Amino acid sequence: MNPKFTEVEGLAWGKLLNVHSIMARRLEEMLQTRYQISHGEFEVLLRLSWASDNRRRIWELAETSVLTHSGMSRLIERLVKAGLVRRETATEDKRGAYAVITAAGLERIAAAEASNIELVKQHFLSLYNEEELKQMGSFWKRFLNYEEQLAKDETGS
Amino acid sequence: MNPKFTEVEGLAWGKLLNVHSIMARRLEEMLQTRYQISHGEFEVLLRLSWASDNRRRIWELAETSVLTHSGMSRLIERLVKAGLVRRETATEDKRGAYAVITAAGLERIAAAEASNIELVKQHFLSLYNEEELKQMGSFWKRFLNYEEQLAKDETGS
DNA sequence: TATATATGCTTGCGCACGCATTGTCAATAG
DNA sequence: CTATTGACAATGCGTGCGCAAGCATATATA
Repeated sequence: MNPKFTEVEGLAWGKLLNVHSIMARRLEEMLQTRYQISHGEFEVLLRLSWASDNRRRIWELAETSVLTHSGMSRLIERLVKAGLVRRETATEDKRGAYAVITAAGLERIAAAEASNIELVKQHFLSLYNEEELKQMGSFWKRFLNYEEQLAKDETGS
Repeated sequence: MNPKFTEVEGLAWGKLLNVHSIMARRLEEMLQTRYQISHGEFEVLLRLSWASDNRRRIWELAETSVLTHSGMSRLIERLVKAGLVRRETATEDKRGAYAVITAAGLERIAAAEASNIELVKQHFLSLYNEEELKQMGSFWKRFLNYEEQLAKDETGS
């Protein structure tokens, strides 16, 4: 009833929080000042740019993000106002709408993604060698597999 | 001008974001439902409980957090309303104010911290052995040392 | 077909935040 | 002693978010 972290545990977890916080701040500041988009908007534009037909349903974008449906609805609204995305009502289901990335959006996200990758390489990845990066990846994979298993067990019960 | 992540890099960085996001959500939900506090409030209460005299200046709390001074001012206001903290104007400098954690606050934060540690152990730390946790810690230490060096270089120039 | 329920998105409301400004006090210069 | 400057905290305003409710459409049931 009186749990404590060992020193090693405290470093492994606590400093992870610090690392994330520093990198997240840096990335957000860069995206805002250079490209006038938030990190959430960045991720949405990225997903849209990956889509074969440059479009995704709004609920789908919400599911795979931190936001709720209403939050995503407003985020798309901002991107529409900025001319980076347009809405299209779905022909096969008139309740729904697609967010479609525009040419301006594609241009913006290509530049932003390049800056993003450069920044992460310079400030994070460059500090570790190939072997270490592999190990990091395996750590995260183990966690995410465990999470997936948890989710399955829950639906199964 | 067309940077890309290698597969290994993409895993080491991208999945780190996923891990953080999953854990952060879980922690915040737990703190909110069981203890009616946000993660930011949790961290402030924790700092106050560590302080020898159970008090810290408001600007000091702001500096070592994600918030600005105004944000911290309001966060303290909420904690005061909740009876977990009280304000005391600093006797040695009447411009300033201390946030002082109350008995109720100490009680709340002790329970919340225990839950927090348990949750992190169960869902994260338990997946790795001592050796692996040490390695993780060394990764973060390397990053944070590098950051510190950067900051020094900047002030030095 | 008629009715009930579910789904996809939007909107009203309240909350927490940052920015810019203000109020209050301290420190220093003349 | 007074004026100027600076530091700490509080506050007005705008923004983005979640929650809950609403609207339109789709699906299931009889």
